Amino acid sequence: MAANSRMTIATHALAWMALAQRRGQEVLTSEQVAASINTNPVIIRRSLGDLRRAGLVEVRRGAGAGWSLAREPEEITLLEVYDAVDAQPPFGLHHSEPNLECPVGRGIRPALSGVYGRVERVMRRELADTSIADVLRETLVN
Amino acid sequence: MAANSRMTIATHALAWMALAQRRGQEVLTSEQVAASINTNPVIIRRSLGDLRRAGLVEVRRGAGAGWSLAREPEEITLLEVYDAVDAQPPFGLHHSEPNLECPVGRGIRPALSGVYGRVERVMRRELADTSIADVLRETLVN
DNA sequence: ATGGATGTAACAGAAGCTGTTGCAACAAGG
DNA sequence: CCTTGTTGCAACAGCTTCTGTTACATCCAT
Repeated sequence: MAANSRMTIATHALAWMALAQRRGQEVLTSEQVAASINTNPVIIRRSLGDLRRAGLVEVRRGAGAGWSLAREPEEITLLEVYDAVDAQPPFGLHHSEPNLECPVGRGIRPALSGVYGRVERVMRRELADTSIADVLRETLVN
Repeated sequence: MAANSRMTIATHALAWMALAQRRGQEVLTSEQVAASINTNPVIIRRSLGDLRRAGLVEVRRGAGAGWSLAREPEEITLLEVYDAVDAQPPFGLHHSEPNLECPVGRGIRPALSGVYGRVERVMRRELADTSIADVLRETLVN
């Protein structure tokens, strides 16, 4: 499955960084983050690179370098993560243009864009309601 | 892009069948449906096959065969179409199991499942609020 | 029987994602 | 200045999914 796990990877990384920060370790290397997620450090650097471009994390290069949160975990929402990782939208329109001779073929794309837009909007609202701090709290319950 | 257009294909087919029905043509062949969507009839047979298994359309085989709506367009919601085409959920969990030695690795999956479940729920509610008749009306406005 | 339609398998091509290797760029600390 | 540890990034392989196509068996109204 090509199931998009980028949202999961990024959120996991942020939650783990938030916990480390709370324990006094402000800076983590991509290798340390990768160890928790159980994947390759390059995957993490790609993911954290997205988050850096979105202003959610900061990076220090050179020896003794690593990653840290750019904001408090309470103030990073999953919507920002969603936008940062640039996940594919749940629905796509036609690959090839429909038949414009047909009244349905002519009007279906704006009609569907409207529906898909409403779906995207409620999704985003829900994501905006959850912060990394929320995820971390829920994670540590178990 | 592997953007899932299956939802779009199925909804387009149903809207077109609803318009044809209103015009007095109850039965359409996969070729006639394909002509509006501008794709291959086999794609349509696959899509309509999904909808048939979900009870949204009916098929007659043999000569002079074809497809017709199993219910009024007002009573087919996009949520039913969504379930029928079995689209992939917007987010997936980790491909490989996270590190269970880490407190975040241990608890992150149920925590994320909760969030993703809430997102899915609001998406479904929105899709349930739109019928094929709504889509057709919106389509013919233009 | 025949002809027109569906059902479905098999395959090709394109695209995306994860994972891996390799190496340049960079900066802290001696 | 040099060493060392780390990020940035390109390139590639393997896997999966999706669309599109061909081919053919199956079905059934006439």
